[in-house]
Amino acid sequence: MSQYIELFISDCKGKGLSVTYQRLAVFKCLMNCKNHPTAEEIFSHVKIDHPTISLATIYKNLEVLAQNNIISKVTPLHDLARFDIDTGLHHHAVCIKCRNIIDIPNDDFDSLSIPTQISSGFEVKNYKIQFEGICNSCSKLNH
Amino acid sequence: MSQYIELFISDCKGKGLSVTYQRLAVFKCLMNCKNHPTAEEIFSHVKIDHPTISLATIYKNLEVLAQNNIISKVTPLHDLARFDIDTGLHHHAVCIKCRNIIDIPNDDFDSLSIPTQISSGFEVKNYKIQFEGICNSCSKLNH
DNA sequence: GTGGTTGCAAAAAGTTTGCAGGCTC
DNA sequence: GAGCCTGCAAACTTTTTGCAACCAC
Repeated sequence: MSQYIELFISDCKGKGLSVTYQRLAVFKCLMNCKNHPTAEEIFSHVKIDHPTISLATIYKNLEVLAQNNIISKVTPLHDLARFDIDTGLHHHAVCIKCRNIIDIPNDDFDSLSIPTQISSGFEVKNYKIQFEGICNSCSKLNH
Repeated sequence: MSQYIELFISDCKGKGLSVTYQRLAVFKCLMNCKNHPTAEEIFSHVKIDHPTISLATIYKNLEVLAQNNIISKVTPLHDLARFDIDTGLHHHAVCIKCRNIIDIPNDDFDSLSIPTQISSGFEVKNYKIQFEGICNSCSKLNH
């Protein structure tokens, strides 16, 4: 049994999560899938070995594991489509409390020299930095 | 009439898009909303002046305007929740053709010095760079 | 007048919830 | 055995689609 799985099991136990057959299967699938699969993709994979598993179980496990920081969501903050009148290069800061999105102009990050090729042949056309944190209003509310 | 609206109208005409009452209302709303609204939020705003407008029209317009690069989507590439076994600091490169997501380790970008405070008090907890472009396999397929 | 656009309704897609039964520790 | 977890079904949310009537050019 791989060290990752052992770590997963002790992580779960440490956080009071049962190590079920299904939860382990979800984790293993994520461990073997390099492509950051969707819930549906995980479901398809896991069903091969566990034909009776339910999609709802996949969702529940993904949610619980993400909340316990055992896995992460690629798009944690905006599942809802949001639109922007600015089509130029700029970045976004997302408040993890109120979920508002603030524009960040690119000027602040012109020191960032992005290579045109990264990671074995990926040709970069565009990039965006997404900052996460607490906005001004929310940090005032806190105290 | 503001210069932005004039520009919008000539943009539309240049791309063969009709300038309808509804399309203009969607654009104006996006122009006045700083918060990168959702379709539903735009719908609520626009309904005040155009009570008979339909939500489907909002969606159709947002789609058409985004495709013509007149507006942009804040999350253009992954509307579907996707999950990642790696909870540490790293970045993603998304292929705009096959929509696969490749991990980019942070080491490559340690030159990027992110201030802990940006834009009037926003406190940065975390950040991710999202690269968009063409992956190796897709660029091979092209020729 | 032609062709793109609208509004409605229905459908599709993705995700969440409630609950009875089952499993983990 | 207690409490969390599963599977099912139903509900809910967000987005898309088909189509007849309508509007922009």
